[in-house]
Amino acid sequence: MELRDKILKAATELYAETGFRGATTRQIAQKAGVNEVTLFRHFGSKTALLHEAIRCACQTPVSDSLPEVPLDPRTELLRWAGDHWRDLWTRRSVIRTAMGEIEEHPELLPRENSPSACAGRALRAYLERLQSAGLARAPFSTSAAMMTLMGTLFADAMSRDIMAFSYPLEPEAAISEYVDLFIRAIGAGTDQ
Amino acid sequence: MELRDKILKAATELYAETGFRGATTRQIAQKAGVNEVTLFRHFGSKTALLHEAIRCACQTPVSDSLPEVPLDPRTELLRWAGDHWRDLWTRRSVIRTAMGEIEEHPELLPRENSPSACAGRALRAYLERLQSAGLARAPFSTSAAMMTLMGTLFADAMSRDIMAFSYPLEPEAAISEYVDLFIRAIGAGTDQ
DNA sequence: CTCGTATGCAAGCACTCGCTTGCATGATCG
DNA sequence: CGATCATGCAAGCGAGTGCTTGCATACGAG
Repeated sequence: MELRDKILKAATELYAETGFRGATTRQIAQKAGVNEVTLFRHFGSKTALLHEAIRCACQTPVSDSLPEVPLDPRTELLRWAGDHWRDLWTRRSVIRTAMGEIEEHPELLPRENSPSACAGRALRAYLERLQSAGLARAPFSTSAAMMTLMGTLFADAMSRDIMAFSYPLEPEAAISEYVDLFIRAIGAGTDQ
Repeated sequence: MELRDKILKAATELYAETGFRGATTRQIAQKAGVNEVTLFRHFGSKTALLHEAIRCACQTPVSDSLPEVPLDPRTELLRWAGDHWRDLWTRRSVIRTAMGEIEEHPELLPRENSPSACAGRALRAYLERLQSAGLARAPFSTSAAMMTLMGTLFADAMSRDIMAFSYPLEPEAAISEYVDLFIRAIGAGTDQ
């Protein structure tokens, strides 16, 4: 069904812009180039439509760019960080809206299989591999280290456009710096 | 005026829970124990009332816990990180709501004198002092390093309650780990 | 006491919201 | 062809929204 997808796309975009209350059925219909009645015939209610739309928007192919056998931590982490940041950045609008309304709509709470949770587990497993291989020599909790890198990328992607004055570095340069700092933090540098 | 403050408090709480659209004048009035008409007589319109409420909610006494002359980076940073995290944590609800609605209400954009921006500048200046004093020996951009620590604390405070399964460590322990990692990242450890 | 001011109360207005109903139209398929 | 189905269109309903008006009441200052 092409029409169904057009509706879901319009609903997701409008939700990202204006939130649950702000996304009215009339606007969704107009944005999708569809009559308002069609929404209800397809999805039953506005709530059901938006839940379906957000559910689809959260299904993303998880890029699995961390190697099973670590060789060059800096290169591997830099690539992964770039992928993860770009994913957060392109979806920043929906993420921010959903986070802002979570207390009102706890049914949208990110589950253990959400993209972020999966990425976190992948990174943490990679860090454990680094430790086992002796490539990360500092004493650190893999859980805390994971939150450090992911939190940095998350905050950057969420705030960069709304607090531009705080971000003198371009995304690519900033991510590279983040990774350098992280590499030193976990003792994976070449000079230690 | 005690009544005016009661209204502002109720408005802020309701805004944090339900957003701009969700915070209706009738509910604000009821929560404040005040007649609805009184809101309009005091503030003119719902928009003006909420702007005033959010403006007040963003005025916080900036805890200035970073010393002018750094002595013990770990202790000083740990104390500052704890203060900053607690501030974010107690206000996480309003912050999340405001971030989710920023595209719709750009007039609420955090300015250069927002608490976070001020905290960021303070931290960055402290990092420069560390460098000058030779207490942070790694080569790093103070701007990126600042974003790293602040981003980590920000992400933790914003996500801890809604993705609890990702946070095995208690706040205090987690912050301590963050600071340890940060200390190594900037080369301020005692073992380097 | 008297008067101005602040607040409460009840009613209502114009509008938007989610959603429904009834009917016309066009495409698809046996 | 005829029948079924998906969609569009117009109208509307009940509920909620921001906001206004008119009037009653209390209270403090002169």
